[in-house]
Amino acid sequence: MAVARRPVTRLPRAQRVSDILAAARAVFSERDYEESSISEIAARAGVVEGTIYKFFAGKRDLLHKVIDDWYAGMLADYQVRLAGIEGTRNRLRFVIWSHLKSIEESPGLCRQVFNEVRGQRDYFTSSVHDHHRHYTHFALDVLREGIVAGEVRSDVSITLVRDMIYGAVEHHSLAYICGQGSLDVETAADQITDVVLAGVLVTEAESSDQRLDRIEAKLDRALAAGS
Amino acid sequence: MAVARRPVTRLPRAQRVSDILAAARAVFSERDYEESSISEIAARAGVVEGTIYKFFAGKRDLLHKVIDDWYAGMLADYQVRLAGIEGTRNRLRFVIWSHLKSIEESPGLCRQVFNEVRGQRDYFTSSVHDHHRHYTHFALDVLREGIVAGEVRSDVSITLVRDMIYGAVEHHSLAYICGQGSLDVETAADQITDVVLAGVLVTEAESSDQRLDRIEAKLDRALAAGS
DNA sequence: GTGATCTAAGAAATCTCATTCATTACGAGT
DNA sequence: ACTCGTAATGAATGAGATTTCTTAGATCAC
Repeated sequence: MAVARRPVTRLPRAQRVSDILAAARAVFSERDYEESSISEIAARAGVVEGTIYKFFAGKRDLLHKVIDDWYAGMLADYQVRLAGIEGTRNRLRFVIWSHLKSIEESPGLCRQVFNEVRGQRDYFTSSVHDHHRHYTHFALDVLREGIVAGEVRSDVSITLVRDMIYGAVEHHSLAYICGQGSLDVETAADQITDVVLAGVLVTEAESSDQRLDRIEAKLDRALAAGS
Repeated sequence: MAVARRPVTRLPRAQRVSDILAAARAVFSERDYEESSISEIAARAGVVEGTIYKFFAGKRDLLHKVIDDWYAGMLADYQVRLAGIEGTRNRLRFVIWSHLKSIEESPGLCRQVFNEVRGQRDYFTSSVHDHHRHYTHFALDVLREGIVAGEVRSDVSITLVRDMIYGAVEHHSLAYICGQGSLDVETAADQITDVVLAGVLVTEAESSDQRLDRIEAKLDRALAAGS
């Protein structure tokens, strides 16, 4: 007896891949990695399990591709927006705010990154890590600019300050990511910016003469720019 | 034909439990959670798989008990040592140093905590979370004492500073935890203490300095508007 | 338009564990 | 020594990822 077979429909490769990615993103967003099953992803994408293995090496690879896809979308306008913001404080706050905002918007995917991608032994050779480096590079740039402008102490390790920024944001968001409690992005951004900036700004110990020198230099630049 | 059956030896419950915990700690320390198999833990503990389920509800529960066990050992002397240290800077540095040190000593278990325990939906109701609260409470105490002593600004959120401290330490240690690169505990402790403390110390702003601040801020605005 | 061919999609087999369960036998209490 | 509770065993179960084999839509040459 013939078994009823689902009608086969062929789609262009790019279409199938993006259907599967969309379904996978949805499932990975709402379930833990272990609880996310290939069969559910396949069902939502309208394909059969085996089909997924045509395009992805396995469950883990599928998650990585979903995250890559997500980062690619975020990075696109991040750089553009940052370029429109001036002043060390404003730029630093934007970096912090952006990270908080992306956590608020996609807590599920963030959870996957924190739990299943980062911390894996192969993380540092993965494409997700490349994207993340790209992403956190903006924070380093802002700090370097601050040093050049004489606002930020040059004796602090900027990579350490970067770790502090992202670490603070992520620790602070942990409960929200776990589905417990809420996340006040604006307040958190203000507070984190405040403490980080206070920690890295040039200190009052600087002599008044030094400060006057620096301020005079700024004034010169302003005059030069104005003419 | 009779199959050779392993000789059954009965041990006191506490002994069996601690044998299994020791074996599980070893396996969980050197492998990822997924790669850690109950059969390997059983083999190392000198029991058969089924026996583990006599004492533990499952693989996840076993990991939680291993972590609980680990925290209990750490917390024991932490409080005692901290009591012997004076001064906000020294006490803060000790809190930071301790966390770095425990990561250096047990990167494998830390990885399990970061990847498999924290970030799980039930984390905030788990016993590991209780232990962690206990553990991070010392940082809050140190900060509160600093406020009382008039050294630390009272307008910063101390829970946020706590997040910043632990976040910075953990972000900074990520590569080491993944088995890539090394971890210089002393240097990292110095740098993190330095930036955090600078961020939270009260500023002894004199009136002339305040004036300079105000003038400089005006200039910044002028520069930003002019360019 | 037709047939050969390629390969996506489907379906089912396989394989790897965690977890469960029926059975065995140690050892404490009598 | 005998009994009984239960620790310990080892095999069965089952869920789910991965692999493999089969089927059939699409494409191209003619």
